[in-house]
Amino acid sequence: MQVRRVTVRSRKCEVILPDEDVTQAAHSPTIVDVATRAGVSRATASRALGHYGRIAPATIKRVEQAAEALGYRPNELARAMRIGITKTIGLVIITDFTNAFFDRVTKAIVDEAKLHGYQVLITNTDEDSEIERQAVETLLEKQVDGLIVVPSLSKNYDHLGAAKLGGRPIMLIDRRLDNLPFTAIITDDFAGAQNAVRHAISLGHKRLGFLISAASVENVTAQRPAELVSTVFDRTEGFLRGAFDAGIKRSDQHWIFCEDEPKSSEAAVASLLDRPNPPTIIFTSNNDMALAVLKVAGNRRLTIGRDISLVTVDDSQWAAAIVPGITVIARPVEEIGRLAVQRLLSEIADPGQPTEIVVLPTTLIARDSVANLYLEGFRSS
Amino acid sequence: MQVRRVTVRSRKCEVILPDEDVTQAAHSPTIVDVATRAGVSRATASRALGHYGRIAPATIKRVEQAAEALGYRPNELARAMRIGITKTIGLVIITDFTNAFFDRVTKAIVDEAKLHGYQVLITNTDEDSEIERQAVETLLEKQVDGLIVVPSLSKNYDHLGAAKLGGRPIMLIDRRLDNLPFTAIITDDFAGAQNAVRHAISLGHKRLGFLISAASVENVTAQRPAELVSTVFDRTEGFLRGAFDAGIKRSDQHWIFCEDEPKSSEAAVASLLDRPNPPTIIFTSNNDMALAVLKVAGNRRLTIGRDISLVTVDDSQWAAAIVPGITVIARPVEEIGRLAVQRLLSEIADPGQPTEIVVLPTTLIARDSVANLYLEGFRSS
DNA sequence: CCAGTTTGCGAGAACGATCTCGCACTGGTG
DNA sequence: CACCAGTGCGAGATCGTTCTCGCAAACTGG
Repeated sequence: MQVRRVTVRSRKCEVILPDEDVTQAAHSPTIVDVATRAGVSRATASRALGHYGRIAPATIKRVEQAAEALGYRPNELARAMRIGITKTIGLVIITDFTNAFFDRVTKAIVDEAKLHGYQVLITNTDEDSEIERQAVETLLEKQVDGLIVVPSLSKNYDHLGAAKLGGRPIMLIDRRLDNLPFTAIITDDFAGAQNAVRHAISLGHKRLGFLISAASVENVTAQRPAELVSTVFDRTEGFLRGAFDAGIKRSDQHWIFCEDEPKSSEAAVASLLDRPNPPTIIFTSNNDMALAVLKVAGNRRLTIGRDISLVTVDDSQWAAAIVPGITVIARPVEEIGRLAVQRLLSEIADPGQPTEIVVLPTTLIARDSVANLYLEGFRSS
Repeated sequence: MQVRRVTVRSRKCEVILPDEDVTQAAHSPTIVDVATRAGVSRATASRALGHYGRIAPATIKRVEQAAEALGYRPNELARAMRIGITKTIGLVIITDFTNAFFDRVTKAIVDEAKLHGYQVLITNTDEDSEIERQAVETLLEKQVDGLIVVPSLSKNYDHLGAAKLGGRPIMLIDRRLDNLPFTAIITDDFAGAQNAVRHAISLGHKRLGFLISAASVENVTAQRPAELVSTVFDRTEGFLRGAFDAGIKRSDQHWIFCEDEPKSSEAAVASLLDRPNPPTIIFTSNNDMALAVLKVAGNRRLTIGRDISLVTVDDSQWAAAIVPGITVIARPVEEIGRLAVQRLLSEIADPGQPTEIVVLPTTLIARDSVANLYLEGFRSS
C-alpha cells in the first residue's frame, strides 16, 4: 500500500508541567510524593484521598491540594492488587460484521460497564476454540473480575471450567452451551424462526427455501450437519417446526447448509433458484446468507419481494433503508449486552447465585421483502 | 421486555480440583505455592518459570511440574507492577455503526495487538469531549502502555497533553487534530472525494448534490458550518475541488449540511430532490446520509443509479450486495488499525520518534449506483 | 591441595497502593 | 491529679511478582 507521509513537526517536547517542581519529570507522582508535599505519611494521604478512617478535615484539604498540584492520579494496578478488584471485565467475542451482533453487543457492554465504573478488555476468537482458551487464560491472568463469552463451537470446555476455578464468574451470551452450569443470555431463535415461517405462509408461500450457515460444512450440502452453533440450530428447528405445523410437504422444503463463504452461499442460492419447483421465499440463518440472496437475485434481475422473497435474522440499518425493506427476525442485541453486564456484576458482588438460561424474545419486523402471493394472484387474474 | 427464564441447574459446586491438595480451594495458587511445592525459594521459582538467570535444568523441570500440578497462572497485575509494562493498550473510540468504521477498525486493532502479545481496553466516547477526557484518564490510571484515540470534535485537548505527561504515547486515528504534535493515521479523504466527483462528471453528471453530515448543525442548513470533523471537512473540500476543477457552476452545486439524525437527513434528501433543477447525483459524507438517500428514493419510487445517482464513503458488505451496488470511496480501515498498533508499539519500545501524519490512499469502487448519463441520453434518443 | 572461578540458590528490596495496629496527644470527668 | 475515651496520625505489613546481591558449594587449574 502506498502511503503519503507528512511529518508535521519533530516533537520538541515543550511540555507544560503541572507545577514548578521539575525535579522528577519522568515518573508520574505517587502517593508518596503527595504525602511528602502535604507533610504527612503515606497512610494519611491515602486516608485523605480515599475518605475513610479517622482523619482531620484540615489534613484532607492539605492532601487534596498537594494531589491537585502534583497532578496525582492513583495507580489502579497497585490499588487493584491490594484490594483484589480490578474493575475490569473481559469480553471474549467473535468479531464478525454482517450479523451486526459483534458491534452492537460490544457497544452495549462497554457502555453498560462504564455506567457501573467498569472497563472492558476485549478479545477476538475468530470462532477458534484454541484461541478462545488462550484468550480466557490471558484475561484471567490480567485478573479481570468476570468474563462475558460468546462461546465458539467446540466440544472441549475445560478452559471454561478452569475459569470458574479462579472463582471468577462467567456469562455466556448469544449461544447456549449445553451441559455447562453457566448463566447464558440468549434469544428465542426457535420461536422467532417459527414465527417468520408462519408469517410467510399467511402471505401464501408454500414452497420454502432454507439457507443455513454451517461452519462445519465444506462448501454446500443438503444434508443437515450434526454440529450447528446453538443459534443456528434453534433457527433451523424453528423453521422446521413452522413448516411442519403448516403442513408443508418435505418436497416443498428446500434445505441447504453451507459454509460462511460468499462463493459457497451464492452457489447455494443459485442451486435453490435453479430447482424445477423453486421456493418462492428463502429464509436465511444470518445476514451473510441474506446478502448472498440479494446478490444472486440482483445478478439474475430478480426483484426481492416480487420474484423471490427473503427473511433473515438480525435487523440492521441497511435492511430498513434499502428497497424493498428486508423482513427480519430482530433480536434484542443491546439488551443481551446490558443484561449480561448487569448479571455479571451482580454475580461479582454476590457470588453463588443459581445459574439460569435467560431467553429474550425476538420480534418479527415485516417489511416488503416478503411478497403477498394472494395479492399477486389477485393482481395477475 | 418480557423474559423467559429457565433455571438449568442450581450450581452444586462440584468442581474438579487440579490436584488432591484441597487445603486452599479459595485463592488461586501464587508463585509461593509453586516454590513451596517444588521445595525452592520464590526467586528460584520465578527464574525457573521465566527462564532467566542462572538455574539448574533439573530445578526448572521440578518447578514446572509443580506449577503444572497446581494449575499456576501468573498474576499479570503483580508482574506489570514490578516491570512497569502492562502489555495493554487503550482504545478510545466513537462507536457508531453505519460507517462500518468502529467495528472494522476495532477488530483490526484487537487482532494486531494480540499478534504482538497485547490486549486492548476499549472505551466509547459517543463523540463527547468530556467523556473522552475521563476515558483517557481512566485508561492511564489502569496503566496502559499506550493509547489509540479517535479524537472527538473539541477545542480542548488538555487531557491529551496530560496523557503525554505520563510519558505514554498516543496515536490518533481517522481524524487529524491540527496543532497537536501527535502521530495520526488518516486517509486521503480529500483526494477520494475529488476523485469521486471526477468519476461522476466523466459519466455526464453536471448538477451535483452534496449531503454533508455535521454534528454542530441543528437540523438542516445550506450554510457550511465553521466546525466539521476533519474527515468530513476533507471530504467537503475534495467535493468542492472536484466540482471547481470541472467548472461546475455554484448554482449547480447543491450543498446541504445536516445533523446525523434520520429525520433530518431524510428531510435534507427530500429538499434536494424537490428543487427546480435537482441534482442528478448525491454525494454523501457518510453512510448514515447514504441510507437516507436510499430510503427517500425508495419511498418516491426513484431507482438509484437511474433516476438518482449516489456515491458515499466507506465500503460495506451491503453496499456491494444490494442492487444496484453502491459506488463508494473505500478507505483502508483495517490498514488504519494495523498501522496504528504497529506504530504505537514501536513508539512504546523506542520512544521519541518524530511525529507525523500518515495519509493512506482511498479507492473508488465504481458500482452501479452512478448512472451513465451519456448512455442514458443515447438510449432515450 | 589450595586459590580462583563458576554455578545454583535464597534473602530481601522493590513496584504503589491499602489497611491494621498502636502510639501520642487532647480533653473531659471523678 | 489520675484515669479513660476519643482523635489524628505514622510505622509497617500486605498483595504477587521480579531482580539484585551475596553466600555457599562445586568445579577448575597450577
